[in-house]
Amino acid sequence: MPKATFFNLDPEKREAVLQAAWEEFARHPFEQASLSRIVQDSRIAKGSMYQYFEDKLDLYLYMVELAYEQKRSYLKKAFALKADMFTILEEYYHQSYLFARDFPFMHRVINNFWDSRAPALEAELARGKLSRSQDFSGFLKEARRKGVVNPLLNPEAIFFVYHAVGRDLIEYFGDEANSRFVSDVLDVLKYGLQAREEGS
Amino acid sequence: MPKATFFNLDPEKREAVLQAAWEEFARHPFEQASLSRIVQDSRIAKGSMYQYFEDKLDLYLYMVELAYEQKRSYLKKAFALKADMFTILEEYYHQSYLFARDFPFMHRVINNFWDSRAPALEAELARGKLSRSQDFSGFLKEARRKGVVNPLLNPEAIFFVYHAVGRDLIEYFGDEANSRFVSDVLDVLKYGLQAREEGS
DNA sequence: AGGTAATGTGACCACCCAGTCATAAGGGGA
DNA sequence: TCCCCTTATGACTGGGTGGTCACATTACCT
Repeated sequence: MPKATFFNLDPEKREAVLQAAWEEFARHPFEQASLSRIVQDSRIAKGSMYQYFEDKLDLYLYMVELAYEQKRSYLKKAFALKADMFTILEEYYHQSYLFARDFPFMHRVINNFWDSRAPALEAELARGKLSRSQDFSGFLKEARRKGVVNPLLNPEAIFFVYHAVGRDLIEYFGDEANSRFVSDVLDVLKYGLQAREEGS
Repeated sequence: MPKATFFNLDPEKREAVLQAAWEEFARHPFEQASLSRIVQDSRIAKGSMYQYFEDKLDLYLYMVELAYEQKRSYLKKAFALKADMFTILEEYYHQSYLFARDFPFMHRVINNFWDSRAPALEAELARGKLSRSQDFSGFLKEARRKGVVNPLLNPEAIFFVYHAVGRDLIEYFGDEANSRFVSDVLDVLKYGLQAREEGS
């Protein structure tokens, strides 16, 4: 958490710090990101930074939190939908796409965060992963109960697949992915690969 | 490529260097790996390292190459199979699992390599990705021709899904994954999620 | 204007890094 | 023993890092 001083700051200055930090943490994972560079880019004295934040980690976690706050405001539109699992998932990734399009820096910061291996972040990452897996589990259980999902499949394997695909889908937004492609990918998961007599 | 001196080395010494390098590159991505640590751990003078290798990158790429050589000797067993696509894929991931079990350090080095973002590795990574995508493309086209794979699905989306899932499957070997789990995951891809009247 | 508390500052510290180089040591062959 | 070539060595260079601190500056209240 930033110190009170940071919030008392002249908004223009605060924005400059944030902007420099977005660029740095978007370009580099936590360990390789450089406070010195952020300080240089935002034309602020090194010492000032330590008036605003405890240390590099404090700043970083704050940025991640800001980014997630913004992203959640997109994602909630998907969860608000009263529809079947596949539709909700499609909207979920669609909203992720819109977020990445509108806030590319935040998007990259979040991606870097998820595949960070810094020991300082281990605890934070584990918490996030667990929470996500539980969310999806509840979601999936509901869908199975309703008979929307093939009950013969191992739920953990389903989560694994969605996690992996969702991760890459989000990682490569802006590259090859677009809305149409997201649908196609989800179709692969929905219908499966194996050819069938009666198409659906 | 190592310099000739490296191959003239007393095998015990050479092994010590390699062992220290495996541990370092397994624990840290290229940029964060420290030559100084490797040199310390292998009880060799800093200068000696530069008698054996051009620089840090030279050593690193050599290690990745060694690891891949070993891994290929496992994977080729899958490609030698005369069976349908799903069976071959299952064997492919099974062999990946065995490799990770037998050579955990190499396995982690390869994983770190794939999600490295170091500019020095960009070219090498792009080459590898392209080659893999072409391999899979040919593979998939063949399967479609034989009617094993649902022709309504977007081939690029199929590749995307397999790439993502395969990547994570390999990344987490040793954690949650085992042979049974690999099958379950592949079943999810094969049969798809959506419930059907007649099970298969 | 005076005084006090909050902020700003950049030189500086200790540490780590990849890579270099002058010098020393070793290993045949003559 | 001498020579020469290959190999070993670790102090050193130049540069980067996160973080500190004594001091300067500003802002606000009386």
